[in-house]
Amino acid sequence: MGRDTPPKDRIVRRKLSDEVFDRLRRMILSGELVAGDPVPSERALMERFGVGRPAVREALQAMHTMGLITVSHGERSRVNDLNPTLAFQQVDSVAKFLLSLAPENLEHLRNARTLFEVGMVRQAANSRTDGDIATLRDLLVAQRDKSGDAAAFIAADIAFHRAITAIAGNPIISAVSDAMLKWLFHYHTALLHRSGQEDITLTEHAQIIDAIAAGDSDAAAHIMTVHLERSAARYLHHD
Amino acid sequence: MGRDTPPKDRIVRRKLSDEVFDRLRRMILSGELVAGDPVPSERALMERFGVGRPAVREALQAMHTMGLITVSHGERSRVNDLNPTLAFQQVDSVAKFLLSLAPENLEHLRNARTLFEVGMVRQAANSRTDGDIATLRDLLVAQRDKSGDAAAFIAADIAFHRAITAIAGNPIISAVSDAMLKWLFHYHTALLHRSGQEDITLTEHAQIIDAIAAGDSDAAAHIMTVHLERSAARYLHHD
DNA sequence: TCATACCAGTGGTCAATGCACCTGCCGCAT
DNA sequence: ATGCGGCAGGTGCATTGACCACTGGTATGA
Repeated sequence: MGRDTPPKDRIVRRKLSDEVFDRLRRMILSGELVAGDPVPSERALMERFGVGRPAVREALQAMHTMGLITVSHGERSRVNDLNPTLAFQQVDSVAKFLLSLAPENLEHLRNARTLFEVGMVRQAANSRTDGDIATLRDLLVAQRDKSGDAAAFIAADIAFHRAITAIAGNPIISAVSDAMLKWLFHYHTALLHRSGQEDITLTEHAQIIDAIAAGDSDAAAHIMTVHLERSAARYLHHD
Repeated sequence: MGRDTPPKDRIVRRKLSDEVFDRLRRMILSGELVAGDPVPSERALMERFGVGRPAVREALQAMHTMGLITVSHGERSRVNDLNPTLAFQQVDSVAKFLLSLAPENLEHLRNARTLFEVGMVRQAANSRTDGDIATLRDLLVAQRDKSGDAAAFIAADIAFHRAITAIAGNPIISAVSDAMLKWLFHYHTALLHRSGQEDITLTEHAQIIDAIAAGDSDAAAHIMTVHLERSAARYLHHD
């Protein structure tokens, strides 16, 4: 085969919208545009950069789908406040997509979440304060009150796990954990916590709190593992 | 301040491109379009859905920035093969953006990675096979050979950590771990592994392998923690 | 037979035009 | 003076039509 040149350094014709996108990105990075600021109008940018409207539009749309700005009809687009949670929200749609397309990843996701959660509970056991423990106990009581209402019970359950994650005070970890939990529940909300399981859940939660309070990370990790593996069985009923 | 009340159930006028996007998504979900398949041309879709070309274009662009399809000038767009790694690549730009904008998140990211890695090494200690151990030892030897070449040494280092992560056989966890490592190194490649540190690194790696081989998850976790915290000091030199 | 030139198809870009939506100003009625 | 309603301007959304740039295959010529 007479391949002439394996073009390694071929010149790539940069799309105009990419260039515009870069400019906008730099405007945010440099502080010219701060969170909450209105982005110049499409027509203004078009004139400023000397490009057509489509180029500007596509750049703005790209920033939008990346979650960097919010665009709403009739008013100027605004720069979003970038935080880890928002960054992971961006993966959200593609993650759901992936799970729908390749359901075997659901089990992997569940394992990943378990790994995360167990790691978190270990850290929580090492760094918890009296205030953290009090918060967890309050949440446990709140969840107990919701025993009758499945939806509220699950919400309280999530709140409990989030509280544990929050003890580490690491927004990135919290964001990852939240995102995973969200994807998991997106597929199985209706199946969790059948009647009769609530008591077990509450008991395990109580044990987890005790272990954290005692600073016993190994015990906390063990109980958490059991807790999550038990509820894992519920997920599998779906198939 | 006249804080406006956000209307809860307001009617949202659905953008045409969103509708088109949904249709395309469904086409992939339903199997009408499989990975590698060419997407119908913009003009064809425009006719098929009875909308203008910009609507189709924006939908395709959105799928592109989400990493669902690849578009290249002059030829038909193609559906990408969706996998966890690709999904996280999508966050990539946003993540770097976030780290540039809020450098305090770098420490959080490092902590998150440590949490992950420690969890992984625990799991590796529990589920490792003889083959896994052999692979790790091979990688250690390979890394030792690269002691002189900083870049190659780091590459071997990464390969070593990836191999540990891979023992769990969970593509999602591997993807997350890879992504985190990538972001970390994006900011600090040049700083790692000054002369004199290589021996320590290699020793620690060897200890980690031993702990994994022995199935001692606690020891493995401990060494890994020490290992990562030690290299953490290197990151801080940056500021 | 092989290489070149061409061509049809496709994405990229622009311009012009009108519509839909939001905001804020202005005037009218209270 | 105050409050409300409507109007107008700015903005993003969408269409149409045209042209350019790039790719891949085909037809043509050496």
